Amino acid sequence: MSSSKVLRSKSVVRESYHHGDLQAALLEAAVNLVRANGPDHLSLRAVAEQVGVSPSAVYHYFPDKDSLISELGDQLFIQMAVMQREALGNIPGNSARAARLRYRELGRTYFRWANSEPNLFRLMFGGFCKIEKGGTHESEEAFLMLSKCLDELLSTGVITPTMRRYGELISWSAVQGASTLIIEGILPEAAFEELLDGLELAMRGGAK
Amino acid sequence: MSSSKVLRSKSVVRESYHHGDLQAALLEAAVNLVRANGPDHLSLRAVAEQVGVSPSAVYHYFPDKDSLISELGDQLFIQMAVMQREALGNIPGNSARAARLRYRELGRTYFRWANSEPNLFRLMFGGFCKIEKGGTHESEEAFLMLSKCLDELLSTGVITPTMRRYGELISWSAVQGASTLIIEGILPEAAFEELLDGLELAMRGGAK
DNA sequence: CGGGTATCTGAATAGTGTTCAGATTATGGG
DNA sequence: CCCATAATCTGAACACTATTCAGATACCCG
Repeated sequence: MSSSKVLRSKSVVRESYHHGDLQAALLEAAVNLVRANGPDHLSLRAVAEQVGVSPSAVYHYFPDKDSLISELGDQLFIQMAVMQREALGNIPGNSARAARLRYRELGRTYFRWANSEPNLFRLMFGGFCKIEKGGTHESEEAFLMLSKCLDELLSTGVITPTMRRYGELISWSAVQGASTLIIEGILPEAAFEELLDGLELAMRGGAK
Repeated sequence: MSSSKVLRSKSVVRESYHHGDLQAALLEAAVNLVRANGPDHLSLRAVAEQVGVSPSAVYHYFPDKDSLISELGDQLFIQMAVMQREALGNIPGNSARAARLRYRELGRTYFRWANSEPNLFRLMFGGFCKIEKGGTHESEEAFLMLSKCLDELLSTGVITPTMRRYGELISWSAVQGASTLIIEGILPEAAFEELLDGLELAMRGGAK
């Protein structure tokens, strides 16, 4: 559908065009408004106005408002994967200790994202972006990073082979769920580090 | 604030009143519309119309649309706790086996609710109902049922004392997260039973 | 340079949340 | 029993929303 999908900081290409790269500009305006007002309460007209364009111009790039939001969600998944990759890059080494640090940091990055931008997190997981059930999703990359991290935990003897089987499922679900429960105010913020402790113990499979 | 908070099937009291118990009627109409169209896309006017009342009548019971949605969310949490209690009632006994069945059924009921009514689930956990962070929440009752179930698992020797400490946090987070990831189409539906398997293994703390 | 086309605008339609003055109805006190 | 009072609901209005479409605009290529 669209050629350039990654959010750019400003509109760079073709300064004196009709508007420049409008698709990106619209998405950037939209992400700011969602960040401030929540995924519901997003107004197409406000998006258009902030870009300095007529409301109807939006319909040249998105069939309707929901599609804009959905596309925005896809970009947020990509952005999240980038953050995960950066977080992993800060923790080098092949030791068991390094693998454990990476595991925790993956979860922490996930939660930090949710907690610092709850409205964007809600956009991603609140049914706003329609995800086709068969195809491959943008979240695939984050999933693969987690898988690799779990492989390291297994090969360094931190986790048991049995628990390795359930590693992605339990880790991702728990981190996702805790993030939701915390940003919605049901669990306190301190619960997340506690969850990571428990999760590590559980995955090690030796807690008496 | 409101005296009668529980959803009743139809308007029962005072048939020939102004309208009968309108607050309840509005909430019931709203829950049906949210179920069908999602928490975003809920129209106040549609709610009023389905009840057969003027749009402005709503403002005698709720200060604005968001408050109606928030109140609806509270009721859904209560309704969910009722389902959990019913599920537990179907599994009597003090054996370790019974406790394990109850544990699984608590999770299953949670997920079944999410999966059968994704839009209501999104309403509950999508930032629509404002939850005051200090006070006690409607989810407290479900939390206590889980705690009691974990106590039973501990006393019957199914789980370790160490993992008991993290029981509520890990279980609730994992079930919540898996429910979200599945209904949003990121994980397949079959993943939930697998999660329960892994969760039980992890909580037992003996998986090599 | 001029025709064609992608891009954007203006106006219009139908629907939204919200407010408020007033009409309607039930209820409690004489 | 009836009337004043208060609770309840309506109608119309306002500002705002998504969406459509005929037309104006500005770019690009031959």
